Amino acid sequence: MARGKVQMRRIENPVHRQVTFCKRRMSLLKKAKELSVLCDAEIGVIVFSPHGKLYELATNGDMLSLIDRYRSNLPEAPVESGEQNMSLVSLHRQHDVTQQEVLLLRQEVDLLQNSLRYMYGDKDINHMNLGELQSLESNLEIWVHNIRSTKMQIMSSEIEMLKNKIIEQTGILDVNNYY
Amino acid sequence: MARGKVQMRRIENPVHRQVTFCKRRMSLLKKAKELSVLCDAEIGVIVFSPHGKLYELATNGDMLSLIDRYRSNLPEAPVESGEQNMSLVSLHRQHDVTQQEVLLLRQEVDLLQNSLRYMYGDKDINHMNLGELQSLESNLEIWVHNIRSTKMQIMSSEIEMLKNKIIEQTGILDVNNYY
DNA sequence: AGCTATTCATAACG
DNA sequence: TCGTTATGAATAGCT
Repeated sequence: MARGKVQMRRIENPVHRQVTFCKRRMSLLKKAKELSVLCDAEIGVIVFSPHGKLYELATNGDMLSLIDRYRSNLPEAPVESGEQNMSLVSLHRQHDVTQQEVLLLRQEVDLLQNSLRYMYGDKDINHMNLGELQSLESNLEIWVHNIRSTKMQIMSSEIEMLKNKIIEQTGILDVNNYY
Repeated sequence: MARGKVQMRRIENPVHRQVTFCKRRMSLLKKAKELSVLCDAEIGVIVFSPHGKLYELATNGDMLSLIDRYRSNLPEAPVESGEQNMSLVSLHRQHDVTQQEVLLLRQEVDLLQNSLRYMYGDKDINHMNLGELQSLESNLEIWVHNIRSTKMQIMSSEIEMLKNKIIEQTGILDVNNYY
């Protein structure tokens, strides 16, 4: 293409072929990444070199789930507003274990994951700029903080309950010196 | 790229995004085809549009066999411990249809549902137990970690860009001693 | 869908 | 492998 158009056929010179493979492979993966970011598409690229070495790119970092989606060619799980429509699956609990059921469960997991992500701006991390990432990080840290508080509450009340149990069973009032 | 560089972020205007998606998608598939011909490589590309429409290219015309080859080239299938090892962020899924898998998926669905409820402000501690909260906390921390990595990447490339700009404008090659 | 002005990719070479 | 450069390709913004 540069310094003379290239014929669209296998490059015979092995050195040239290797160099071109390296350069074009990088560009292909870059282009794929760009397309996914710019247009909000989900993309997977698999490249096997002539010698069998594997190179790959998956938008969400998970080629296997992309392959799953490809195999079943499922439409994108729509992100429901947070209504109580979060249970496609619970009605199927008594059924046998089938491929169908696994598919349904995976759909449900996807739906829920998307819902969670949606709450923080409907974007994949890779689509976000520095400010958005900073904001998301802050929100998540607040969330983690709240979770830790809740854990503390649970543990505190559990300790309280245990103390009361000991008091009931032993009559010892000063539980703290019981040990 | 033409008539002004484009920012590497989601194109907000839906019309522009659709047009760009169409153009770049064609180019990507073309480039993939070229790479496979020129360098004798085996290539598969899967593209899902934001609306879930599938576009694909497989060098040998058979994406499924390429996928098989991909699977067999993977390192050992990651074996999840039977614990609540459920990532909100990027999880590897087991692919065998087993009772075990269904159980894991159901656990994950439960966890995600509870997480959603938690996020919507339902802080009733009774509906999430300690283990679930612990798992949620771990997942959030992984998420935060990923966000920090992405931030670092962005900042690194920004620094690189700025250095290049200085080189352009000053001709000083050793930017690190520029200050 | 077509048309340019630009930016990008890259084949050949060092 | 790595950098440079002359040229061909891709493409963003318009119409």
